[in-house]
Amino acid sequence: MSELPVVQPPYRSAALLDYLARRMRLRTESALAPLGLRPRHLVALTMLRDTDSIAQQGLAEMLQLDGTNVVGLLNELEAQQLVTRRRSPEDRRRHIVELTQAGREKLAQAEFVLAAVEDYVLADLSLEQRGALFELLRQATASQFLHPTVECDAARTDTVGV
Amino acid sequence: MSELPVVQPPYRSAALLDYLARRMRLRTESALAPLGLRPRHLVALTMLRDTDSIAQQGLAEMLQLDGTNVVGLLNELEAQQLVTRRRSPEDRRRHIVELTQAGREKLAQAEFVLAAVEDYVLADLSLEQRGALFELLRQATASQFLHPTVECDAARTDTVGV
DNA sequence: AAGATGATTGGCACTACACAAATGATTGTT
DNA sequence: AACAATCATTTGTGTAGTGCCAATCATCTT
Repeated sequence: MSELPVVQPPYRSAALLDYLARRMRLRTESALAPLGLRPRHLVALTMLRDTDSIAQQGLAEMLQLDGTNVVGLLNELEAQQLVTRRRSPEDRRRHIVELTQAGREKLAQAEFVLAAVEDYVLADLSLEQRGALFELLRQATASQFLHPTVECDAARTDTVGV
Repeated sequence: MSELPVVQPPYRSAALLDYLARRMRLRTESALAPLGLRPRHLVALTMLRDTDSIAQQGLAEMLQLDGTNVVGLLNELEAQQLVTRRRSPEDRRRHIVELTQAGREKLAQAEFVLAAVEDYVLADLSLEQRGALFELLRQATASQFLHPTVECDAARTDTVGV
């Protein structure tokens, strides 16, 4: 199973991913607005659910977002009591970010609402296919949750020193 | 095989899609810059390759983009001779947009360059899985190519005739 | 002829960002 | 203890991507 015959025709997912994500985001925005959330909030909450607790910096790397913007994002989430920031016991400069119970519930609520959106945007996929897509997305992003710092060549060489 | 045990837990792809697309877009931007392209251009070119010819308005709907912005986007592409605008014979108000040969080549070139980016962003997926992902994305977006006018609520029934 | 439609241009507004600089709290080092 | 580095925060600046509105010209429909 390691023959890999190379399937290199028009085989690039980048544009399609961009396209589909945009379609999804457009619908998602309006569906989420009543909950006081925007897509970025949903992403952050999702990340936070999948990582028990994480330093604010780690979150920034995971989200590939500038540190200062993470502050603003968390301010918004904290204002709604969806996350908490507490000082790290080991290094009191750090803030450990965690999902609150309310945050968990809000996220579940948001996901419930999004079912309709996904049904619409992914209408051309069967249930099984949507499951497969979800699984692929989950797997493709899983390692970013665990060690977001894995940078490489094409990477920009900031924040390299740990 | 039609039992469908319903897997409805945290089963929403929207956030992951958003997240992965962002990761991809960040890398894509710098990889595409040397070619004088930005992600939006790539999406448009990809759409155009998959639709032999399309009215400018259809393109706007396909891209879910405001009409005036499509104009600007096409201006940029046309300035690089990647697409052509020609008057529709049936309705000379309309512009038919088509990929040029140069456009086709540029797109192929872009996709070649993007291989490295996808290898990086999708590093956690096997080749087979990337193929599966591509196929799912393609299928999920296919109908938008053919009849972008399919709106759920307000369905406008123009541009149907070829 | 009159009104609707497609493309175009220009302008205004807003969001999502990145980036830089300054501050306060804290840590680690010398 | 003094100093440098680090984390979070705030504020300010700049840019890209878009939506939306108004005006214009060409063209189609009635």
